[in-house]
Amino acid sequence: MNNIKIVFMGTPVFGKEILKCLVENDYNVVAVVTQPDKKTGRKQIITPCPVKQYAVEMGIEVLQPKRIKDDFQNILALNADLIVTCAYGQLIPNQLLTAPRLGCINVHASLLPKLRGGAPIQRSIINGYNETGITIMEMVSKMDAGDIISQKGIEIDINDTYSSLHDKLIGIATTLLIETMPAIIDQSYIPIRQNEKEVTYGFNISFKEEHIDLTKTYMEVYNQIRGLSADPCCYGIVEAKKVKLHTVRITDIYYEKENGTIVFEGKGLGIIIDNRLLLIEILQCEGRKLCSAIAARNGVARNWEGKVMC
RNA sequence: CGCGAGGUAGAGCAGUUCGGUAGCUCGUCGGGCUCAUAACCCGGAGGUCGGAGGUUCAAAUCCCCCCCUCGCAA
Repeated sequence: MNNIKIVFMGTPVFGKEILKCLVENDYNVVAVVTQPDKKTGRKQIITPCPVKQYAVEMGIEVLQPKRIKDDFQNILALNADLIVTCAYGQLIPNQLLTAPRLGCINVHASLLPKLRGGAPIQRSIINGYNETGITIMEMVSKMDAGDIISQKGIEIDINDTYSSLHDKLIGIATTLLIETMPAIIDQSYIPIRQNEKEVTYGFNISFKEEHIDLTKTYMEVYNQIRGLSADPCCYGIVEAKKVKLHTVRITDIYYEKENGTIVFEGKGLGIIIDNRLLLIEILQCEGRKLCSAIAARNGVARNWEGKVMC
């Protein structure tokens, strides 16, 4: 095992995969810093995040400061040589950033300086990009603004969803991290400054953005839906009930109908945007399970023809 | 005890208000029509109505307890 002491900071599945990658490649992760356990689910069951679950499984020490801004002394005390972060969820104070001998690096899921912020994967699809990627960078006190250490791009397929792209990017990120780690350890990489003129942001998705926006163009709506699938999912309202659009497909079929009109197409369902048919494949109605459009047609959606989603 | 919806055939649902033969669409199987079909026609199979208890001559339906699923909120 490598002797440098690494502290990993992260929270969701993406972070967990990065942590796992370090551990499985024999890096010495001495502790993990993650968000406090939160009440989640219907019964408010307190659930540890994926990073913590994995760390516990591996027997790695876990620290969960509520506000790292005020509560970082015990992290400092670990005397790490390197801090690796990925989707941690809190801004890290300067005292921590400057402490490790080899610095603090971050794994970010975009081609910086594009899409700084908390939801770069979703935003890359919602914005209609045809490529994105992974950036490994030095951390500074400003969010995602540090110098670039390494970067690797990937094409976004027209059928990619948030989920599929997320999984692909994990593969890219772990590969890139392992390639880059040696240069970080012997400090042999050449940092590249981000071009401030090209900075864009990919902030977290707000609740409002999960509602289908029928004022947008056909492709923009399609990008909104796939950029939010499979979680949290884009939704529309039909008969005063929330309907999540889980999987949809673009077509070249045209109808002259009001935006949001639901049509029966084949054995399934479609929705008209800009007079063009967007085929619905998988959806979920409020209080019900995920089901195919064909199944919904037989039951809950049997009277939906001509109804307008809003 | 955060709020709400739901559990009925392989799938999606109706029926529950007001108790009285278990229904619909799809799928499946068999047959027919057709050059052909994912289309159409005819026929069949497939359910201890989430579980336990109670009321009743009679419970999917009413009463009580439990289990599970999902939406919201965090």
